[in-house]
This record gives sequence, structure tokens and C-alpha cells, in this order.
Amino acid sequence: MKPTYEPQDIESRWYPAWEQSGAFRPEINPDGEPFTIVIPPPNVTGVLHMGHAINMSMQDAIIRRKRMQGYRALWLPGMDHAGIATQNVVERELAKEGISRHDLGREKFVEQVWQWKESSGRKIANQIRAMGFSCDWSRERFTLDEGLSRAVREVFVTLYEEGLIYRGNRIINWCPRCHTAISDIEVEHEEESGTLTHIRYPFSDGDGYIEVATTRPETMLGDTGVAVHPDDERYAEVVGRTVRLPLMERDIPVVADDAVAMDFGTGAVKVTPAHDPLDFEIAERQGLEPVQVIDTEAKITAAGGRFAGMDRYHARSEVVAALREDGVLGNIEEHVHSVGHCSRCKTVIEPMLSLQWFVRVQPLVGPAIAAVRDGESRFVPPRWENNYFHWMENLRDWTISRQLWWGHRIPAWYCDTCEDVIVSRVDVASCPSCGGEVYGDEDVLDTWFSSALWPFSTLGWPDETDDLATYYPTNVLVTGYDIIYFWVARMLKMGIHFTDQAPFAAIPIHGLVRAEDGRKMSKSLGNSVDPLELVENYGADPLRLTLLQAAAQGQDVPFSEEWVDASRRFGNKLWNALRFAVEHVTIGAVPADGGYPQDPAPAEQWILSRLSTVAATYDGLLEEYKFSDAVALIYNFAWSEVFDWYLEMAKAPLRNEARAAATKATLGVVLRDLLKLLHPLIPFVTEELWSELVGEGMLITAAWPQPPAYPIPPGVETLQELIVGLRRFRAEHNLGAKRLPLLIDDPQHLVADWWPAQLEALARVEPTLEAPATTTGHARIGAGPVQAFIPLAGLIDPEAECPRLRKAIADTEALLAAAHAKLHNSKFMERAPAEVVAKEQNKAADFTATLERLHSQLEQLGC
RNA sequence: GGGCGUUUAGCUCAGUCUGGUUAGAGCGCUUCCCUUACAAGGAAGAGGCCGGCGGUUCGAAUCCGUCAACGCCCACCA
Repeated sequence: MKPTYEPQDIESRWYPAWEQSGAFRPEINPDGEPFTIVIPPPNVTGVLHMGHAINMSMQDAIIRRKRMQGYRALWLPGMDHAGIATQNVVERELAKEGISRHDLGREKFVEQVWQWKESSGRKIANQIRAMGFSCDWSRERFTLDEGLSRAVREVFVTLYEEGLIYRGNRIINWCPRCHTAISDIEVEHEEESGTLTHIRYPFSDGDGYIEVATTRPETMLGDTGVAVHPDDERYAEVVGRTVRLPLMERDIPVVADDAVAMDFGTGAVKVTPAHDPLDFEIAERQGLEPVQVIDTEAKITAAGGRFAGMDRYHARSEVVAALREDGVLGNIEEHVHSVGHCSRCKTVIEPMLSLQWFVRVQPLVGPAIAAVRDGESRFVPPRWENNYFHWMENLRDWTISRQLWWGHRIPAWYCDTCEDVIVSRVDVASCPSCGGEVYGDEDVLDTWFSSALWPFSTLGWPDETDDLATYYPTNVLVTGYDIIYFWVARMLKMGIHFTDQAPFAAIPIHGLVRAEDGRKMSKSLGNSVDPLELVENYGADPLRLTLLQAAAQGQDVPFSEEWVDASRRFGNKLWNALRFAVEHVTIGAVPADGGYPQDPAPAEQWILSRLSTVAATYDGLLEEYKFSDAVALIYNFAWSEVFDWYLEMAKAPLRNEARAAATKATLGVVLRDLLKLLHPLIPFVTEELWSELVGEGMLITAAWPQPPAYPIPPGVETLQELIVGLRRFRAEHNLGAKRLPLLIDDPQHLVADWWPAQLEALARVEPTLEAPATTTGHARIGAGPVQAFIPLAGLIDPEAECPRLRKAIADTEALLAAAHAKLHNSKFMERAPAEVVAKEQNKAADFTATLERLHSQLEQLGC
């Protein structure tokens, strides 16, 4: 074995071995109960980021443990075509060569995107391998592959037939840069300071005016009415009259509508039905016609008169200037309001009347809410349920058509002759009603439409495949809170509607990985960290351990490279512990499972008892997805108890011929189980060390350890306390590495024959089993039942020792006083549980004993 | 306008759901030790009125109320 842990050396080796062994396939445990995770498919847009790394580290920890527990564990991998995101990326690439997608035409462009997908997808798959994630690649899926496309079409047509998908002219969010409609949740609202412009609309009969206020004066070109609240007395007289729309010289009515807020602005609203959702609703109720004055480029249309062709912002200033010139401009106030931006490109969204396809979501919501309320699906931690409920209850219809080229074509055809709309599972060549010519819908579906089907479409649905029957519904869905609305909620809705079962049972939610400055990692801020770079510099295992350690439930994860370095040092420590072990334990001597000693010696029994306790607690924490707690537990157990204590205590018996064999057996079993427990977190290094220690088979297929419970043996903890006391004594008196004599008074005969060797090795003392003739001039070590003394002559300076003792006495007195206060409190004695009272009594006794000892030391020093 | 999260050691964070040893970890800091697994290590330490105030309780970092600061999400008052 190399003297140092070099992750890069070993990590490249194991993945192919695992994959070829079939260990990633659930069939490796053919008799086990199925356990399924479907991966949140990464976008083929680019490369994996830290969010993926934490997400998949959690999934791999789950699936590897379940596999070791004998489940037929499936982790199904795949990727998402990410319609708008990927199309944008490829368009940007083309733009570098001065080419637009229109230059290429649809077919050639889509070919280009497929090429991008192939190379990007390969990169991502290799990244997943480099991180050691144990997905079953034989079942890899892509949202645009043939099977999933069939599922998408089946779902679309079924929902259409059920009346849950419809085509309609409604106000949608239009991105003038991406040139497509997007759904409500793809719009990011930001507070911006703008203006509230007041405009006076004169009555058509020339008698006065009504003043409206707007944040978007340019939309007045498309006004077809003015609305006031029906209860607004200020305007009671004017409802039903008409005003003359300035600049456009068009007569438009004043109407009364409940949707108007009396206390905002002037209480009178200009109504632009084609460019505002609220105005559109008012117009529908009041019978006002929409006039589209802004086009898909965000420029003024021909309907905008002399402003036609101007960009919306240019038009804004021109319209205001013209209004001023005409003397109808009122005040312009500063006004902070929220403005919608495209989540992909940050362009300001243009609300626009447009013919699009929609999902009527309300009928799908009820069962999806019930599944979470009734516990069929469970958010972990549960606080996300409230967000989920609130969001689901206020859902509006989902705009699913996109004016893009990359994605699932909408399976609709339109007849030129009879204007029929045909939605079909199979391609349509001619109109079934009139035989006339048809043309297919040009648009594609929102990428989240196919993602919503992911848990069952990947398993073969709509066919009744074996995989679907075996692995659906899935057990766990691990995801970040940022896509609960985009994805989790929609999977629940679609999954339940089409399979009558919630698609997953548990939904562990993790936070976002943040940069060291606490901000979200992003390329544009230049503060993002590439996980692959970290794998190269520190190794995949250290990165995984770091992310899991930081992944407290649902909280964001601030990331620092220092943490990865600390994890790498843990790997190094583990490496060296095993290096020590294999010097004594020969390969093949440690069984892959079982082999727990029947009648261990005290030190061995102690570490075995700790192992069984820790293993059980650790297992429970992982079962509850408490990765951060689980890592802390196993990390501290390994380092402080196994490495710092047990390995050191094993050294003496290993040199003792009579005791070596038993020690080796325990050493092997404990380290073997430690490797097993750590394997779901850090698979590479544990597999490598397994091959050195056990040598037979691969760890990935080993059984999860369940060590039997051992009682804590008497004496070991007493010895440890004595050793700690001696070390403290040495440190406090700056005694260096000097060997010290130690006199032990053992009236209770607690000291076992193996103590002297341990004391010599771990405390650098020469113990003698005899009480000192007088304790004067000796320091009493520890407070336990075994009394140990160090002769002080020539060792220490009383001048330095006395103040230290006095401080220790003061500290202990304070603690004792606190304990006594409780014990003398009759209410505490009455109401606290007996075990708490007993603890407090023990504390008081300990403090009293310590005080006695300290006082006697003080006397002996003569200060 | 609603809702949520955070506030604990010099720094970055656990612990709070389920109240009970002397509140933990990593990094940093101090002292000692090159002991044959590991100096990328070992040993021993220093450092905290657990954001403020009030309450419940025998007992509060933990439960309740309130205030403050920071952050996030949602929302059709133009």
C-alpha cells in the first residue's frame, strides 16, 4: 500500500469494475424487495454543477445502502432535453459563426441540437461516472427518446380527450428574445423603480375628462375602454359615457367592473385587453375588443398608428411626449412595482394575447394535494408541504405550447378546408372529417411537460412493462427546493392522474449550494465552482463527503474548498488506519460478513459495543435522510474512537503473542464494518481498502453490517479517564515526552493485567502497583475509583501549579453549587424524572470528589 | 400584501421538530510531542450571557409571544 491516500489513483479504477460486475443493476439482488430512485434528469444544456453533485451524492448514499441491505435497488439515470435552455445554448453557439436558426431551417437546426445533445450528454454521463454514482446505465433514458415521446403523446391526447387540454386565445407571457410563450412560473418578478404616468382621457362630448394612471403609457395605443369600480361614487355619473382616446382619436366606453381597485391611482383604469391579464378579464366581461399594439418583437404594430415599428421603450417616451404636446399628460410619479422577466434570458416579459395550448390544472390538483396530506408522499423536512399546498391551491392554467424547434411536437393537426382540429396518437395525413389537407402544429411542448411524466415514462409506460410493475411507484425523489413547483408538483399531478398512485413515497428536499460569499453560485457572478475540478484536485470521495456533511435538511449549503480538504484528510486517516491493520491482519483472515468475536477481551469488547451502538444510530439517521448528522456521527466515531483510541489500545496486545490473535480478529471486523458503513458515502476509497483488507469479492456487493450488541465492559472507561488525566497533567506542567513514574493504589482490584502495557504506551508512564507510603508530595491523577499518584519531587514548580489549582477549584465549586441548587429545589425533586435527578446526584458526587482531590493537592503543594 | 428561512466560538456551520451531563464540528489560534498507520499526524488547551425583550416550566439554545437584522419564495392594484 502506498503511504498516502491519493484519490485520483484509485478512483479511475473502480467504476468500470462495478459496472461490469452488474452491481448497479437491481437484478444483482433478484430476491430482494424493489427499491427505486429515478434521477432528476440533468439538462443536456451543459455540464454538471454543484447542485447536481449534492443531489446525486444523496441519492447514491441512499441507493448504495439499500443495495447492501439486499433490496433490488434501481437508480435510473437519464437526461432532460431542456427545450428552451438547450435551444438557446445552440443558438448562441451558432451566433458566434454569424448563423441564426432561421438560416439553417428547422430540420438542420434540430440536427445541430441533437449533435450538441450527443456530445454534452456524453460529458455529463462521464461526470456522473467520475463522481462514482451507481446508476443502472442499462436503463438510461432521455426525455426525447422514442419511448418517452410516445408517453408524452399518449398523455397529451388523453388529457385533450378528457377536456383537460385545450387551445385558446389568452394572455400569456411572451419573451420577445426567446420568441416563445412561457408559463407563469418561468417568469421571475423583480421590484423595479418606474413611474406612474397620469393621462387625461377627454369625454367624447367635450365635457371634461377622466384621468387614468399607468406604468406602461405606450399600451394606451391599444386601449379599448376605461374601467372604474361600480361602487365608486366619484365616477358614478360617467359610467356608460365614452371618452376620446388621445393620439388614436378613437371613442372608447367607460365601464364599471369589480376588478378595479378604488384606492389605487385615480381609481380609473385604462383597459388594454391585448396586453394585460387583468384588462383582458375586464374586457371579456364588458365586451371590449382587444387591439394588439405590440408584436412578438416587442415593437408597436400597425394598429399603433404613427408609433408603428418603434421598440416598446422608445414608444413609451414618444407616447409620453406626444401626450404632453396634446396637453393630456398629468403628473408622472415615481413608482416601485414588480416587473416580470424571462427566467432563461432575463428579458422583460410582454404579456400578450395569443393562441396557445393550455392544461386545465384544477381537476388534477385535488388528488395531488390529498396524496401529500394523507402521507402517501412525504416531504422531508415536512415544512415544504405548506408551500406545496398553498401553491397548488392557487394554480392557474398551464401554458404548455412553446414557439421553439427543440422539443416534443404538439400532436395536433389543422384542416385547411373545414377548420377541424385533430389531436391524435398517430400522425395525421388528411382531415378525417372532410378529407381535406391538414398541416401539423408547428409548436413544441414545455420541457416540463415530459419531465412531469418522468417517474413512469422511464419505466415503460404506457406499456405494462415488467419494470413498471416492479419499480413503480418509486420510493424516493431527491431534489432541491427550487424545482418543487416546476417539477415535483407536476409529477404528483400527472403521476396520480395516469397511474392512480403517487409516483414517489419520500421527497427529501435539499438546499442550494452557495458560494463562499453566501451568494448563489452562477457563471455570470464568476463564483461558481466546477465539481469536476474539485474531483481532480481532491477526489470524488472527499467532495461527496463534504457535500453530505453540509447537507442539513433543506438548508442552503455554503461551500468552501477548505471543507473538501478536511474530507480528504479524513480519507487519508482512514487509509493509514487500514495500512496499519493490514500490517497485522492478512488478507483472507477477515470474513466479508459476520465473524464477531464471542468472548472478546475488554478493549475489544469496548470498541465492539461502540460499533454496534453507532451502527444502529447511523442506520436510523440515513433512513431519515439526515445525512449531515449521519456523517458527523460516523466521522467522529471513526476518528476519535476507532483510530485515536482503539488502534492505539490494540498496539500493545498485538505485540503480545498470547493476545495478538484475538486482537487481530476484532481489529479486522471493526475496520471491515467501518468500511461498509462508510461505503455509501465514499465508495471509491472504501472499495480500495476493502480489497486490501478482505480481498475477497467487492465491497459494493457486501451485506450491510448488523453487529450484535455487546455490553460496555468494566474498566475500559476508567482506564481511559486515567490516561486522559495523565496526559493533561503532562501538558499542564510542560513535561515533554519524559517517562514518569506512576504509583497505583488499587484497593478494589480494578486494575487488570493488561493495564500496565496500555499506560506505558498511551500515557508514557512506568506504573507500579503499590500505594505511596504517603500521598504528600504526590499528585493524585483522575477522580475514579483507581487512585494513581505521581511523585512531584523535582517535577513541577508549585508557584505555577497553585494558581491553576485554585482556578480549577473555583470552577468546580460553581458547578457543584449549580447541582446543589437543583437538588435542594423541592419542585425539581418532585417533578423531574428520577433519572434526571439521579444524574444530578452523580454530578454532585463527582464534583465533590474532584474538589476533595484538588484541595488535597493544594495542601500537598503547600500553597 | 402574504408565506418561509436564518441569527450559536475569530470564520463557515451542526444541534432546536422530540426541553434535562459542563452547548459541538471543521478551519484558524496557543503549548507540547518527529511514539515503528498517518506531522496531510498525535496529545492538551484557549475561545460562546446560543440576536434583544417577555412568558411557560422544577429546568429553555431548544416550547410560546414579541421586536430587530439579513435572506428567499409567492402575489393580475394598473
